[in-house]
Amino acid sequence: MDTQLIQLKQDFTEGLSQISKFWGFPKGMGAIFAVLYLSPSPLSLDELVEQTGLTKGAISTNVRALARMGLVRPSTKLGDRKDYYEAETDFYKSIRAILKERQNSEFDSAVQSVRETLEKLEAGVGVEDEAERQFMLERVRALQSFFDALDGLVRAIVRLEGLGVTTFEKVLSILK
Amino acid sequence: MDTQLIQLKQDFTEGLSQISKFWGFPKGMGAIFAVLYLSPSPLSLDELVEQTGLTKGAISTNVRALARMGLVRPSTKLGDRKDYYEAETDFYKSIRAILKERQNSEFDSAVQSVRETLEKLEAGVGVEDEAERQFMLERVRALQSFFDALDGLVRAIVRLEGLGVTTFEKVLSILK
DNA sequence: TATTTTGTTTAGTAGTTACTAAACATTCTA
DNA sequence: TAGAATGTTTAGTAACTACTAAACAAAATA
Repeated sequence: MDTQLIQLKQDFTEGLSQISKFWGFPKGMGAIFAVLYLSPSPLSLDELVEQTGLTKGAISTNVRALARMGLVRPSTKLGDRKDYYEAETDFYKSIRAILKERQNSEFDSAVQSVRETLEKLEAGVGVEDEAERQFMLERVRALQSFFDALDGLVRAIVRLEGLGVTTFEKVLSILK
Repeated sequence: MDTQLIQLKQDFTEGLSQISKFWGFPKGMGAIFAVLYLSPSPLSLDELVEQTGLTKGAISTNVRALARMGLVRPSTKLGDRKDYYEAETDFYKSIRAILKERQNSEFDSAVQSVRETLEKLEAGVGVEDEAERQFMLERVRALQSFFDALDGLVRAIVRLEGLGVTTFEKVLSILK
């Protein structure tokens, strides 16, 4: 195959690996997605091993994670029991899937702990030092409503079926 | 001091630490912010050491990072050469600052590498295999325009002076 | 100028994480 | 049913990261 294209693919893959890492995902995930994204046809696990240089195990776990996030779709060939995968090309769709996936993660349980703090303060914990309690109450309340706003935004996005360029542009227009 | 409130502060701090970690920041950063956020007055480095249990070095580096991100403001007391810090309470302001900070980070340089791939493809690298080149060109172009859209969104947010609840609600209303 | 106060930088470390290699499980085929 | 083909799970490892402890720098005070 064209050696220049091979080189280009490698650079591209390297780039996506970095981006993946930046967003807190394994580097290998980005690499797998990159290879699939540049492939005209679905690839099998073995082909991914070959093209990414990762081992079967790594591919197996990462490709499943990608599928869970909606960045990759499993597919099959008739009369072939191999699993094949292809890249999702609708990124707006993927964003929704990723947000959905992340919604029920450690993040939410951490936010939950802030809510608990708030509830205890409201229930009157710390009445010994009323001034301090009032101050904390106010602050934690503010943080909580910020989280609520974010949560509302995420929920709204996830709920959309047609998050696409047009929605995007509408939002942009609001931000002037 | 009220032992209940102390306990509450610790829980709250623990929660923010988790959230910090989740977003790819050091746990200690979240802890420092939490302590400052619940303090009615600015705190010195030593006071932060005491209240977070971290060492001077850790506080020093993390608090500066927080300041760079706009989540914490340095302040001074007259006739006192200690550095004091207080939490920013306008989170919308902080979001802008964080996005700004991240704009010139490894993320952008990674995205840049995708742009380079695109440019090379457009310049005709890989003409030996024209079909393959066309396919890659199309895909990389699509990814690039997705990144551009995201970038536009971030820039728009950063440019806003008054990103606040109202803007937020306007956006939400669009998402129906 | 020596000493104290404050903050930064650096060398080393403990904990985490994504990976590899290999054992294992499952399904198909000879 | 034995063996091959495929994918998953697991035990161990190498690389990374955030931290500590301590050396260092700078500035104020004695």
